[in-house]
Amino acid sequence: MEDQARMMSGLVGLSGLSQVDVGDHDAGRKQHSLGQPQQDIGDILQQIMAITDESLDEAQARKHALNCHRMKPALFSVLCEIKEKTVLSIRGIQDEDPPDPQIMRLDNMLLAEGVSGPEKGGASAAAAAVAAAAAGGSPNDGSIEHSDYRAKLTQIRGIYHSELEKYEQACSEFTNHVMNLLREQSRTRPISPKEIERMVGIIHRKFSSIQMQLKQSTCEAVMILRSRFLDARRKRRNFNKQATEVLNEYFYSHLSNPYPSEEAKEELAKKCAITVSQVSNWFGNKRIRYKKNIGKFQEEANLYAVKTAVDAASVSSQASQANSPATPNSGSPGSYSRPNTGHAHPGLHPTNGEGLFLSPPLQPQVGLQ
DNA sequence: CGGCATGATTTATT
DNA sequence: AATAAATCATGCCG
Repeated sequence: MEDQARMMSGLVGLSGLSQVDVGDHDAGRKQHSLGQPQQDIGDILQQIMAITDESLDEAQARKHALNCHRMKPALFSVLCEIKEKTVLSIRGIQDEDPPDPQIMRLDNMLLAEGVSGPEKGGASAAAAAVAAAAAGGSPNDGSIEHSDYRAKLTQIRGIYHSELEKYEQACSEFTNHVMNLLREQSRTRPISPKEIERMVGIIHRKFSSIQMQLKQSTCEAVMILRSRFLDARRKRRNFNKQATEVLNEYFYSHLSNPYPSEEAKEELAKKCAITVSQVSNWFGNKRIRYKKNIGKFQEEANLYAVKTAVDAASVSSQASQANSPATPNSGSPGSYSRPNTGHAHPGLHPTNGEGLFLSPPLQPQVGLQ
């Protein structure tokens, strides 16, 4: 009977109600053990070590006996009463934020990188890469690296998913286990569904921190991969001569306001076979570098001024007015040579007004800065 | 290899 | 959101 009582007190202790002592004849022993807790722990350890299958069976039998004890319903209701009171104090501890912002962030990123989300890796990606390389007469050297990147991304994605699956399996297994335990124990002590729910919540929080680590390291891996394969700075290729010419032509012919509109950018992008943002980059770089050292660009400016002037001359041979091709360098060359000029927004952004770029190529303003 | 050119990115500004 | 300015990382040439 002493064993039963101890077991009972152990069960109760699990629920955090250890203050409810059960076995009366255990009291003396407890007093004693409180004085020497180490010995008590050693005692328990020894008992645990001594557990065998038989003793477990025996324990089951005793548990059953306990559950069938005639005083059990009474004890149970007492426990319920106590619980009613304590549960209120427990309640305040919980109530946390279900949507973890950190995990949301990582999720979004993984989704954006194509690691999570709809399955489109593997064969279709490889096929797409091959198709891109094969089709279209352009031997895009980037596609090889890109397919390499895709392959590695797929690899990461595979690892990520298998880990995630393992994690989910372990989580649900553990949750099930705990729930079974709680259900089992609920025969002996009162456990409200809410309490089980709370327990599951705690487990999930614990597991989600593991999940976050997984997602975190996956994100890191993807970022490293990105930086190695996709960071355009690492595989920068100069634009071809013709593209540079087109861009320079526009720049120097709009020197007074070298801020192409969105449509103009699109047109330039199309002409140069580059993207609109590359056009924006080019103009950003060009403006700042030109401004920084106008002298260095004199030759170039002169060249393109002449070039556009020649173009303008050949074009304006029918519709010309007083625009004399004899003075191509003095005016703002080709200011009207493009249809885009019509929607160039005057005074759009230049911080010092348009004056910054007003100077014709051959007459640099020295006091610009 | 050193050094400048150049496209892209990052940060600050408006 | 677009741009200026600073910075990065590579390309390219002597």
